[in-house]
Amino acid sequence: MSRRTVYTLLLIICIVGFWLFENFYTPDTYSVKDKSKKEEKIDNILYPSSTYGNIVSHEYYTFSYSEPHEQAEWVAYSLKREHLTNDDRRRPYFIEDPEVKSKSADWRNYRGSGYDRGHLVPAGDRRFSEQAYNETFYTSNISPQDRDFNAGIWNRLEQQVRYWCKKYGDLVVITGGILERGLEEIGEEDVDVPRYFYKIIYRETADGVEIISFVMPNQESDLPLQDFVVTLDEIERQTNIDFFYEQPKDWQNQLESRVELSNWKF
DNA sequence: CTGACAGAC
DNA sequence: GTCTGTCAG
Repeated sequence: MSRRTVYTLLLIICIVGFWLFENFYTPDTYSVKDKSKKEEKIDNILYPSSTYGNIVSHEYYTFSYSEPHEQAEWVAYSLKREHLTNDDRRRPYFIEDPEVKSKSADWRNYRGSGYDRGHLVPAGDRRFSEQAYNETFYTSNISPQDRDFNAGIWNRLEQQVRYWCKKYGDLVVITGGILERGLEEIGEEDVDVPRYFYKIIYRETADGVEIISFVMPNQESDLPLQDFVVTLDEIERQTNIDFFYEQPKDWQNQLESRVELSNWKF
């Protein structure tokens, strides 16, 4: 074999190798290494209190992990108009969250449990970039949900949120299961199955701030979404989480005790 | 959109 | 164990 042939073969091997690496290698993390690029971070003032002192930020969402329940007690993210894309993406696998020091639950806890691996930050809200999409597949972002609930009324609520974002503009969304004592548990790691899920949507208007919040049982329902609207005070009572706790007390008192349906078109 | 699952490797 | 194609609400 001539020298020239050998070099040509080596070059081809390198190109093919790189191509295989690019297309088939999946890392054990979906995060970027460069933490200085967290441009999507929400104003700290909007984060809820953390019951377990374990707050983690990814590039496109932040959450508080509850080790005893093996899931997040809340996740928070900002949803902007430019996020509302329908980019076609390949579903990755659920993996443990490397940022959760105590290790987030393995996805196998859910296998054969009868419950869905239900996203808290919806994958459908994060289609604008591959990393944003993949980040929602950490097991720190899922909770056991009834199949018909997840694909049904919970899915309809998530679509309603996207509609509001399109109509009103940027939103902040906070969501999670209501974590209590004595819940049903699944898998070897005893992942708790919430009986209720909540969702809080915040937006700024010319006059100030509007908030709408929901609590729904972990089961399918034919009722309209409006039937599940509650005050934020009610969610705080049920979760023992203080949402918007860094805001002034009179700000909280004014916004958290009322329901203003007229400002949210269904 | 929301997912599970069987079967191939 | 990991991945693809197929199927269902």
